[in-house]
Amino acid sequence: MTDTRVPVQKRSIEKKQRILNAGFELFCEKGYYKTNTIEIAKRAGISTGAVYSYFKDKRQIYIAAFENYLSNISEHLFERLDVEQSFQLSDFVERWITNYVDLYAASGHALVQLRMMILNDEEISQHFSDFENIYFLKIVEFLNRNSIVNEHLFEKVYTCCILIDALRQEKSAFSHSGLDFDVLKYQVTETVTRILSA
Amino acid sequence: MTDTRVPVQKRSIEKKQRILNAGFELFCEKGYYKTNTIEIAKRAGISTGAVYSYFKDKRQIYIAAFENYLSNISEHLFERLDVEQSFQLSDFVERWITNYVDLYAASGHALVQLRMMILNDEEISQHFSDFENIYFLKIVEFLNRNSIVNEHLFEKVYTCCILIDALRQEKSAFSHSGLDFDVLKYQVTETVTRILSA
Amino acid sequence: MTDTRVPVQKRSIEKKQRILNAGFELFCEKGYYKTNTIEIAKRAGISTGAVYSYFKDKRQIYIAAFENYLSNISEHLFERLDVEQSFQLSDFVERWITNYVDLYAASGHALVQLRMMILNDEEISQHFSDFENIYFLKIVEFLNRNSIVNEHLFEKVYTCCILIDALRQEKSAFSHSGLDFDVLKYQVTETVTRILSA
Amino acid sequence: MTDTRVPVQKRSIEKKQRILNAGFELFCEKGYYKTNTIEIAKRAGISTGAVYSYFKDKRQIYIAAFENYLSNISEHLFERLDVEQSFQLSDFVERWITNYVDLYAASGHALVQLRMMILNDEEISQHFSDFENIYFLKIVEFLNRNSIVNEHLFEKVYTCCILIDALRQEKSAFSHSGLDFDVLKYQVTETVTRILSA
DNA sequence: TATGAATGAGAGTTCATTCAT
DNA sequence: AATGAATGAACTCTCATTCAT
Repeated sequence: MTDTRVPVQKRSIEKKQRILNAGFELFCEKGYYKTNTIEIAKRAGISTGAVYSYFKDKRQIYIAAFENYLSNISEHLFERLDVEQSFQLSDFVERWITNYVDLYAASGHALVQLRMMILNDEEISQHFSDFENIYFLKIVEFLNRNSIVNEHLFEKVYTCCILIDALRQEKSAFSHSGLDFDVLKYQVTETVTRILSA
Repeated sequence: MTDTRVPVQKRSIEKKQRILNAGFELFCEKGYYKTNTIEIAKRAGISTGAVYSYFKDKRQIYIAAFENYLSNISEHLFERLDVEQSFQLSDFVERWITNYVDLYAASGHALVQLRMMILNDEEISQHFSDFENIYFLKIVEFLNRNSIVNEHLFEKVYTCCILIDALRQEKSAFSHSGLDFDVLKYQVTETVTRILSA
Repeated sequence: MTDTRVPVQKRSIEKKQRILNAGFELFCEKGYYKTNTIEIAKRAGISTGAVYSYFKDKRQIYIAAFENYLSNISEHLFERLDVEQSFQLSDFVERWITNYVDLYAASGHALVQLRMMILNDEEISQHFSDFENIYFLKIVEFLNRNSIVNEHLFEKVYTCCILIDALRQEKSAFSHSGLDFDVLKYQVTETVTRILSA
Repeated sequence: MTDTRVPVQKRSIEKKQRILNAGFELFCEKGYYKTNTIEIAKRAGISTGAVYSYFKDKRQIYIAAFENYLSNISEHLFERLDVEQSFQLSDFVERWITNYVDLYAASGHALVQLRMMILNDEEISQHFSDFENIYFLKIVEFLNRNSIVNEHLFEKVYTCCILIDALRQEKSAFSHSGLDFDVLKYQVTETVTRILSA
C-alpha cells in the first residue's frame, strides 16, 4: 500500500484543500453515506485516483474535512471573542452568540452529520470525541482569564453552549414553525447571562 | 407487486413487532446505512423474505420503528406528567426532567440517528418533520391548562426542551469528561424553573 | 415429493380448471415471467398451497393451460369447418378465415407468448413443438377428404396458415397503423384461394 | 447517480459493442428473463460493474442490442436490394427473399424474443412498436420508386413481408417436420410475385 | 385436505478502491 | 504523477416452493 502523500508543494496542498472543501460540502448536503468519492473528485476538479493519493480512504476525507472545519471555525470564533477592551459579561455574551450563530450557520447540517458519524463509526468517534470538550474548556478558560470564576463553571458553560447551539440550529438546520427567531435569541441571551452571572 | 400484509392475528402482530424491535435496536446501534435487512431478519428470528411481507422496504421499517418508539415514549411521558394533584411549577419541572431522562435514556442514540435521517432522506423527513413541534406544543398546552401563561411561552418551552434533551444526551449518548451529571441536572432544573416562572 | 393429484371428484376437477383459466389469462396478459403463482391462486380463488397439489410447478400450469387452450380451440375450429354440404373451395376458405380469426382473436397474445416459451424452455418446447404440425396436417387431411389433392399441398397449406394467422394477429395483437383490416382480409382470402386452387 | 458513460475512445466503444453483442446473443438464446447481467458481463469479458457504466440497467442493454441489430440488418438488406440495373419484379422478389432469409437467419430467435418483449414490457414496447412499420414502408417506397404502384400496395406488401418472414422462421427458428424448405421457398416466391404484379 | 406465512437462493444494482495506461 | 475505467463484494428485494397448522 502506497503511503498517502504528505503534500509539500503549493499545487499539492491546494489540491488537498480542494478535496476537503468538496467533501465537506457534500457530506453536509447529503450525509456521509449518500456522498460518493467520484462525486467528491468531480467537485474538487480532480480524478478519482488522485483522491486516493491524498487520503487513504473515504473515511479519512471525512475526518480531515471536519477537523479542518472545526479548527477553522473555532479559531475564528475565539479571534472574534478576544477583543482588547475591558470585559463586560453582557457584551461578551452578545458577541459570543452573534458570532457563533454567524460562523456556524454557514454550514447548516455539519454538526448533526458529525454527531451521527461519531455514533456510527468507531474511528471517527475516536477522532472527534473530544472536540466539544475542547471548545467548552476554551470558553471556561476565557472566562477565568476575565475573572469569571463561579462554582460549577464547567457545567454552566456546557449549559450555555447547548442553548447557543440550539439557537444556531434553529437558524441553519431545523426550523420549527411558530418559533420567532428574534424572541428566541433574546431568550437565550438572557438565560446565558443569568447563568454565568450567578 | 406483493402487498404488504396487514397482520390481524396474534402471531402475525407479534412478528411484525419483532421486526420493529430488531430494526429499532440495530438502527440505534449502527445507524440506518450499516444495518442490513438480513441482519434485521436474523435478529427478529425470521427470514429475509418474511420481512418484506410486513414492510414494503427497509425505509418503511425505519419509519414504523421510530414512529412506534416516539409515540410510545411520548405517551408514557405525558401519563407520568399528568398527576392528579395541585400543580406546583417546581414539582412539575422536577418530574418532567426526571421522567424525560429516564424514558429516553434507555434508547440512547435513537434521537441523533433520527435527526440525521430527517436531514438526509426526503421520505423520512416528511414523516417526522413535525414530531418535535408536537412535543413542544403538548408541553405548552399542558402548562396553559395549569395556568402558566407567559409571554413568548412557545420560545421559552423550546429553550427548556433543548436543555432537558441535552441532559438526556449527556446521560445516554455523549458523555463529556469532566462533567458531573448531578450538578448538570441541578443546573438545568434551576434554569428551566427560572425560565418558566418569569 | 407428493404426487400431484389426479382429480376425480367434481369439485377437484373444477378447481383444476379454475387454475388453468386463471393461469392462461395471466400468462397471456403479462407473460410467463411476470405472472406469479400467488396471483394465479388468487385469481383462481384458492390458496397458494392448493395450486401445488394440482400442479408440480409453475411450468406445468403453463403447459396444461396452453394445451387446454389449443385443443379446445382446434376442436371448435374443425367443428365449424366440417359442415355437411357440398364442398366449395371459396366457401371453405371464407369459413376458415372467418372462424379462425374469430376463435383466436379472443385470446390475443396467447400464440406469441407460447412461441417465445417454446424457444426459451426446453420442457415446454417438447410439449408443443408439434402443435402447429398437427393443425397443418388436419387441414391437409380435410382438403384431401374433399378432393383437393395438389402437388406440394403441405407447403401450400403451411403458406396459407401463415397468412391467416397474420390476419388474426393484425386483429388481435399487433396492429400496424395504416393497414386496413378489411382490405387485408380480402387480400388474404384471394391469395389463399389462388394458392389452393393451383 | 453515476451517469452512464458515452464512450468516445476506441477501446471504450469496442467494449460497449462487446456488451451489446454478448447481450444480444444471450437474449436470443435464452430470452430476456433467463439472461442475467453477470452472464452478460462474463461473456463480454468484463466485470458486472463495468456493464453498468455503459448502460443504466439490463433493459437498456436489451433495447440498445436490438436497436443495433435491427438497424444493421435493415441497412444491409436495403443495400443489397438497391442494385443499379433495370428493375425486374421477379428479380427483385428473388433478391428480396434470398437476402432477407440470409441476413435474418443468422440470429434465429431474435424476432420472436423481441415480439414477446414488445408485448410484455411497456418501455421496450415504446422503443420498438414502429420498427415493423418502418420496414414495410421502406419496401413500399422502394417499389414506388420503381414504378410498382398498385391499389392497396401497403396491404399487399404487408402480406408479402409476412410470407417471407415465415420462410425465414422456418429456416432459422421453428422447423416443421415434413416441410421441404426449397419447395416452400418456391411457393413463397411465386405468391409474392403474383401479389405484387396484380 | 387446505391454507397462506415462511423460506432462502438468486436477481439487479452500487460504489469504495485499484491499477494499467 | 495523474487518470478514470474496471473491479467485485455486498446490498436490497422477489418469488417459486414448502410445510406447520
